[in-house]
Amino acid sequence: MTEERLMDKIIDVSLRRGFISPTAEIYGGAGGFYDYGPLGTLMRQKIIDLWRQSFVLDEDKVFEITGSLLLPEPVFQASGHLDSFSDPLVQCDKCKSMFRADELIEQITKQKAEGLTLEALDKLIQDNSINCPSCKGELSKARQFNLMFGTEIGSTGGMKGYLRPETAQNIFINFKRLAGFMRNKLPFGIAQVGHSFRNEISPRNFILRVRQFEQMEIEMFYDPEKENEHPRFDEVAEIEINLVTREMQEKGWEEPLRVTVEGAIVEGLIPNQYLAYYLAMETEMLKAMGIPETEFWFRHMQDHEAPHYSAGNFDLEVNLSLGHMEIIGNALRTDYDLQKHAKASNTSFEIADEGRKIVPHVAEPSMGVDRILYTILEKCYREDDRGWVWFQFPAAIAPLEVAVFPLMKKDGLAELAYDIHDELKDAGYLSFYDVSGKIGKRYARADEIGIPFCVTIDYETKEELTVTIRDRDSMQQIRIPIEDLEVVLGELMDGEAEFSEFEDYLIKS
RNA sequence: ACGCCAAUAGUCUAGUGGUAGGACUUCAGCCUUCCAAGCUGGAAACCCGGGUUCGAAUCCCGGUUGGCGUACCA
Repeated sequence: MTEERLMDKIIDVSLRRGFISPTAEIYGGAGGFYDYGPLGTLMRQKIIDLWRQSFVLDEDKVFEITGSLLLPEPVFQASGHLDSFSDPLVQCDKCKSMFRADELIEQITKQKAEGLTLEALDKLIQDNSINCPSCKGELSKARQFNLMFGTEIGSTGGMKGYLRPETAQNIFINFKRLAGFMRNKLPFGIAQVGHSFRNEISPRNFILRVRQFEQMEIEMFYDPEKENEHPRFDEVAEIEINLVTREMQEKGWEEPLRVTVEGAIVEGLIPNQYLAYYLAMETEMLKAMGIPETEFWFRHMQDHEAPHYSAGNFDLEVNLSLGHMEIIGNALRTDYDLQKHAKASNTSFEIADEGRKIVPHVAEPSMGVDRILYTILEKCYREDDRGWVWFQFPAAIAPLEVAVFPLMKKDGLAELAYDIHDELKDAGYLSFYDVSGKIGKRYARADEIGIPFCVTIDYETKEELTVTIRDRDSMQQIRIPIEDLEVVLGELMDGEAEFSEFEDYLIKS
């Protein structure tokens, strides 16, 4: 790699080839917001499809819902977001450092200050003559920093609302109806894909730290007394994952621990099967998306790092060019949210089972679509000696799957190629037709956006009804009858067949 | 949020107080029987606002966006 940062190269391709661009660019942009272009959108869709297939559709008792992005204030009062998302800050007039007002007071006066009003905090700062801890300068008045986007609902503005800072709350507040739909029988899971919003103080690093992001999330509700009776755990028990335990972090670690999820439970490294199940599933999913297993691990977060609702978090961290990045959070939310909402709304969230009344516990795998997409871009980015840039996307997440080219424009080849392209589209392939420029240039253009296969129509196509398929990764070509094209492409894409298995059809150059 | 630095076609860049040149890309055409490199022609830019000036893309101020550092990151 050259001096230029990998992220800059990814941004360059993203802008040029229609993956991602800043929102409201012609008006100077808006920090922390990005729009997805044609290829970015196709790719997002495929990422979501892949997740949906294995985490929702393949499961027996997981269903997906679509919740409102804007929710009324009481939801976040109950969930704790209003408090934990809204920190009182003071700033030093001299050195401009920012401090949490309540923590500063607690440190210096040793008295509890959490949850006090701004006025009370100001008074305590004044009464105790608290100055800036780093330069002794005067401190400003405390200001409320709320990471949620708030608004007024209705023309008279009688009701406060917030854009959701996580998708999960829609599921908890619908719990009673959802449980009814699931016939009040545990376990069951509710999935959701959609946007969440956080008014980050300082958005940074392209699409990695943004104010609007998309989550793919499941709340898996289970009986805490049966936390190791996951109905499908056997299917994943032997899958190996990379794990970084709390103990390893204290001692300092270099290589993650390699364990089967079953072994991790036996040794008490992961709290239960419901959480462990998802760690295994996520490992498999990321591998299918072209992210090598050596590049990510699950880190058991220390107690003080975990979110306010979590009794234990296993973050999936990936090794990116700019350092480690959390792209998936796996939280053990216990019954925290249901209890909070039950109390605040005066609703019962108990489920009767075998004579017991249970408030279910929750295991939550929560994934950032944008961060996963960026990780794929980095991990699939290739650059060869000649400076060519291309993406080695697995077919499963490639924004376009096949490109169809006539070798030449003339002699009817263009028309013939277009017909084949049209048929591939009818057959459900994401096919792209390109006629302009020399054939080599078209291959290069297709490679750059990671199209795995190119079909070329030449004179033999006319005479013998055959076409060539070019493999992006090896640049090799096979020649097969047109009538086999759809089937062969399908096998290559599903991974049922490797390109090298078609040795008999290889074109020797 | 604060500090420092930056902002020129789609992308990467050159450049000057007198409104811009290149490369790649892209488009039309020619050429071309398989891996970006031939020929002709075309399109396309000085982040926004204010100030200084006869004149500002250039100098100054403010904003926006981005990078780095610090802080923040449920």
